[in-house]
Formats: sequence, structure tokens, C-alpha cells
Amino acid sequence: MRYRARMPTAQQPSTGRRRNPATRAAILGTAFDVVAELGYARLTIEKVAAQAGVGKQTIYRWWPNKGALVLDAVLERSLGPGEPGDLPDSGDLEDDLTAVLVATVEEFADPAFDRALRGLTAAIIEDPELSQAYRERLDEPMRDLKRRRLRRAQEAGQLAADVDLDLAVDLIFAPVTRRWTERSGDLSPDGVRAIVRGALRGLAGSA
Amino acid sequence: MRYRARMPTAQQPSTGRRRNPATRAAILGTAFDVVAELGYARLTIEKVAAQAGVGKQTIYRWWPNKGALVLDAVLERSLGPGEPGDLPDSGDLEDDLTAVLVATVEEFADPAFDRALRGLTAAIIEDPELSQAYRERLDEPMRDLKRRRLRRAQEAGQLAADVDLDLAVDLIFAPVTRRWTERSGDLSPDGVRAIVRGALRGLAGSA
DNA sequence: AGTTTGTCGAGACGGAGCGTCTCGACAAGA
DNA sequence: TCTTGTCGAGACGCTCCGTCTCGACAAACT
Repeated sequence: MRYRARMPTAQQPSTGRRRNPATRAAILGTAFDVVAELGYARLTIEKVAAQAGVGKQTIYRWWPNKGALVLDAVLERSLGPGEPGDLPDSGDLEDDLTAVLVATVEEFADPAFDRALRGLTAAIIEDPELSQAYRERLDEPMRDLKRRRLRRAQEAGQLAADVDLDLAVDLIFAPVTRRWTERSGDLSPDGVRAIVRGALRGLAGSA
Repeated sequence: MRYRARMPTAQQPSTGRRRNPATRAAILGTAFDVVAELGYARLTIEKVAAQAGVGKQTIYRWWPNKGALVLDAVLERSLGPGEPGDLPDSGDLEDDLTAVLVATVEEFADPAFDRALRGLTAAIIEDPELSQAYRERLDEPMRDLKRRRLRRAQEAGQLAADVDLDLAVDLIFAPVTRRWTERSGDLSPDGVRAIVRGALRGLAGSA
């Protein structure tokens, strides 16, 4: 992870003036607003700097490029400081997974969040280093929540004992993501429920 | 489709000099090479023009932006002129789907094709108009092949009769795409087969 | 044969953003 | 007090943007 050293999470050296947290917050907040309004392609470091009332160098000092900046901006805005609480567990796996996916789709319905996340995704696809950072800081933690919920289902006998949990996560969640990125396919609550049901029961239908 | 009128498929007016097909081919070929080498973000119209030995205006006359150019470049190179023959049908659905997906993964293994397709995908995510063009000209035709194969499986009783075919396509193919775009997850032949098996038999495992 | 219409390579143009660099002001540790 | 690093501001040379104009040329129509 070559980034880290220059990224905002780098630890302070012993001496010298300390980094201003308010400046960092202003930059990330503005970056989110800009990508939410203009998209990633038309986002400009100069625009963010001007709009945040900040020197360009202050951004370049802490973030190596647009992608890293947008990743931090999205992470800061969407996750916030709190712990990312567990997935719901009502006992009914199909209901719980459907609820999670419906909530995700509802977030996509907010144009600002939609554009911001599209921008981040576009950046990630082309930049292996950024995609690794995304995986470690956003995707893997979320994935862990999903695996945990599925493991409980497995222990309750609602999921086959020999099923690989990573396979299960992909089978359940990837179709929704695909319909979102390509803007085609049914993302209504019914459509989402059908995906969950299909993944759980299978298409062959021997049941 | 507002593009069309300015896109290379537009029909010729009655009089005047005709468009040079060799020029079109040179531009698209060079565009593919450039995106395959540098990626989408660093692809430049000026670079394509210079490298193809062509005036900038000649590109701007026929393509409205980078995205449209790259879409045509990928379409031209990956599909070629021929009809996109049917999916294999050996009678064993799981084997056939696995073979198709393994072939797809093998294409991703070619760095040039990988970068070109990543570039196209990145462009599509941010541009609704381009994503529609992609859907109509590449995704939907492929999807149709998949639906046809699945319908035959349905008639043979290997797929539940009440299963929606678009749901089936997403469930089977989206996980592989996800693992590719995010560069994480098992894309080995075994991993791919597990996806197909999981989608067909279901995770709940009542069989 | 001549005219019209559109294509083509070449490159000039003003403008936007790039990423680097330097400046003076300032704040925190030594 | 002195050193070290942060900060806003903006100048710098550069690349690329998208538009425009030019002269050469080819296809269709008169």
C-alpha cells in the first residue's frame, strides 16, 4: 500500500505545526459536494480547493490524486465516525437480506449519493491501488457483516452447511449492484426480493 | 438516442464526398490500442488523432466524446463483423454456463483487453447516454443469447418453469463481473463453476 | 465540364486544469 | 528562540480541450 504514507491517515511527525482537522473536513466535504454535483470526470482539484477556501498544495500534500480524495470523501460522508452496526437478524433470512438490499437501493435513489458513488466506482475500476484501498476500508468491512449474518443463518440451518460464504455474498449482492451500475433491470422491492429468493432457492427448482 | 445522428453509423447524405472507411477503421483501431495501453483516464483525442495520422476534427465530426469513441472501438475489435453465434448447448446446463464464463475470464486475462474493457466500463458508469448505447449494442444482444440458452434449459426441465430469465442471467453472470471489476474473489475455473452451481441449486440447499 | 457539397489532414486559437514550486504568515515542539 | 511543518495564495510551464479555418480532394448532380 504505497499510498498510505501520503494519505490523510498518516501519523504526525514529532515536531512542527499540527494538521488542522477543520481544513481536512472542509476539503472532504467540498469534494463530496463537487463529485455529487458534477460527477467524477468533471471534478477538479482546483475547483475543490477554491470552493473549500483552501490552497491547492494543501490537497496535493495529503492526497495523491482525485481518486484517493473521492474515496476519503465518500467514506467520511457515508460511514461517518460510528461503528457500522450489524445486519438485521429477525430469524427470517430472506426478509432480512431483502430489507438490506432495499435500503441500499433507496440510497442509490438520492441523486447526490448516486453520482458520488458512481464517481468512486469509475475511479476504482481503472486504478488497482485505489481499488485495494477501497476493498480494505469499505468493501471488506461490509462484506464481513454480511458473512456474519450468513454464518448465523448457516448455524440455524437456513443455509447449506457446505456453502462458501464469499460465494453466497456475491450471489446475493452482485446482481443488485449490476442493475445499478448498468441502469437496467428491476430494482423495485419486488425485484430485489426475487433476487434473494432466487439465490437462496436456486434456479433449477428441485424443491 | 441523441448520439446516433452524429455517430459513425449515421447514413450518408445524397451528395458530397463519401466518408473514408479506412480512416474510420484507423481511428477505431488506434483508439483501442491507446485505451488498452494507457487506460481511459489518460486516453486523449489528440493522442488518438496523432497516432492514427488523422486530424482532430475528423474524430470530433463523428464522435461526440471519448466515451462514444471507446465504445465503438471496443465493439469493433471484440465483436468484429460476424454474427455472435449461439451459446454452447451440450445438454448439460451447468457445464455450458461454466464454459462460457471461463472463456470470459480468459479474455479478462489479456491485459490489453482488460484495460480496454475497464475503460469502457468506467465511461459507462458516469454517462447515462453512453450506458444506453452500450446496453442496446452490446449488452442486450449478449443477454439475448443467454436468455435463449436458458429458455431451452427451461423447456428441458433443467430450470424451474416460473423463473424469470432476466433474473437468472443476473444471478449467474453478475458475480463473475463483480469479482473482475473489484479485483477480488475467486475467478479460477473452479470458482466460476461454484458460482454456476450455487445459482442453479441455491444456497439454502433443500435438495 | 463545371459546380456544389461534404471529407480529410493540418494546425492555430483561447481557455481550463494539471502538478510543481515559492512566498509569507503562523503554530507547535525542542 | 529556533526549527519544523501547515496553511492560503498564486505564478510557472505544460498538456489537452473543443472550435475554427485553411487548402486539397472526391463524389454526385447539372
